[in-house]
Amino acid sequence: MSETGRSTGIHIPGWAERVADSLGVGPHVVVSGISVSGNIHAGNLREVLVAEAVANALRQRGEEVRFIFHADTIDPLRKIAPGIPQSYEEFIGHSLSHIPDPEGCHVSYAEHFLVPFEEALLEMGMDVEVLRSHDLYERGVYTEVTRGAIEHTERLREILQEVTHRKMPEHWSPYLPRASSGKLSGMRVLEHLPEQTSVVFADEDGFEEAADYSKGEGKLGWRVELAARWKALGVTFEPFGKDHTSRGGSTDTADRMSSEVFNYPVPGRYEYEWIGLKGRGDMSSSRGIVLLPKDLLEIMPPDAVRRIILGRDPARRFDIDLEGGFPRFMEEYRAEAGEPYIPFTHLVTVAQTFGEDQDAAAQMLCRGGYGEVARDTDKLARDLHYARNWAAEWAPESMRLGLLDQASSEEAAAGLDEEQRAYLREVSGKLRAEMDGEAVQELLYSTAIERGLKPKKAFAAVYRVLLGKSSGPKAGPFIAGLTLDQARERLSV
RNA sequence: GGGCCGCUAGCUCAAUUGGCAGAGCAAGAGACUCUUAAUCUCUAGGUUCCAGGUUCGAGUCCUGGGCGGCUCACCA
Repeated sequence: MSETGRSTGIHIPGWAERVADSLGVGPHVVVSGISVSGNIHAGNLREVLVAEAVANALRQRGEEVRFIFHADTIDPLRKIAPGIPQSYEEFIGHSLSHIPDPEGCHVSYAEHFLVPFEEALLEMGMDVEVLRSHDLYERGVYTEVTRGAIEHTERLREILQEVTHRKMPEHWSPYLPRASSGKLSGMRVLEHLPEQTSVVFADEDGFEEAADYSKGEGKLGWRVELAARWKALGVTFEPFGKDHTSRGGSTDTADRMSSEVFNYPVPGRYEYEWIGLKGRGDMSSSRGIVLLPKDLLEIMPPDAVRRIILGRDPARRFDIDLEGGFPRFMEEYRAEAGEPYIPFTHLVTVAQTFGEDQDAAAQMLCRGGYGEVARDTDKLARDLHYARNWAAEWAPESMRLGLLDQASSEEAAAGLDEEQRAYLREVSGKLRAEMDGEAVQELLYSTAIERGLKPKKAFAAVYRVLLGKSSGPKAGPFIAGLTLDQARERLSV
């Protein structure tokens, strides 16, 4: 198999191949456009990944493909998102690219939310061009389509009214000039001066101002802009969330504007469904349920992110399970790669037992029979990192481990019966530093049998004083991983 | 009302271009002198929502219907 892409072994899902097949010959421009009015979450990532998969399918077919992530940075702020200071009300109607970062760490509100997402795309090795709409306007990329739109104001208005069955205001204009106050909305366009690429308009107080649309001093209204963008960038494919594609929705109007006004063929389309987050509900910025791409990259490699976000079919809704079902997902992902791997649940135990001490973790893995896999230290470091983060953030209580401190351990010991305490004391006395996991396991088991103590009860005692729980990871290797002092202190009850 | 999606084993879901309906978990039986979301072996489990149609052959394609989920005028 020879791959055309830069990364080897790109897997093209069947749905992406079918979409690509329907697109005809290139060159192709694949676009994913997303608002930066708030956190760009894993649901938004689904759109980008749909576009990426189609772009890859086209590339594999030998097409020339430009893959664009279009950030709507010039869009006006519409409402105060949770976590944003109330004082930002004064910026409602202003471009996101012209509003200060609420946390002061980036050059604008737009960048504050865009940059982390952009970094995640980079980390995923995505071959994508990130464009900012305010920059496109300023560079004049939209000058021609803006002129065309203003010239066809009446036709555009008719389309909007026909499709949405809504009456557009008397002085409606496809172009929203920015007033000196910074506001985009509420202006009345009075005159178009095509040779100066500008419009004269009345601002909110009735004063006359002018805006040069070749310099980003305003923008097209959303529905018009969508169609205009197709033309300006030569878009041949764009995925849409289902909220855009219903009757009377933005794609309905844009389709007609594109073919009837801009004289541009409607790009190919794929309608994708939303993803939920199991255990936490649907993703929603306003309810504070936000899963960021970076959160995913903390617990799994980029290709696993692609797999979990796209699902089997992006046209289908499903809930991401990062809790109880996640280990299974990781196993399937690893198994599919065809390489030997360490079961994720085991990694989780090892990672929690040894923290940052990778050598100790590697030793434990060797004893467990995973020496071969553990030899690749870079890969192991990443895997342990993923497992540790997952355990801390998502793992069910039953899989979380933490060695009790001495005081809590004594407290736990007080709850055991005399039989169990005597057992622990005996084990403690027989523990030796040189014992490996198997030897400790044998010691734990045989001591229990000799004393006539049921293994289940014996092991429960061990877990109680070590972890404060009645069960845990395989006890022998776990204890062997501790220092002799740590183990003895807690077993001497 | 419009649109999209779904309906397959108790549950979660698979099933290339139409070609003997499968897997994981759960359940039942057995094994292991040893805790784990244990492991291993075996077993059982089905009118693929319904009714028609096309076909040698339909979970898959066509028509009609039912039920459920989501979405709908700037929230992916």
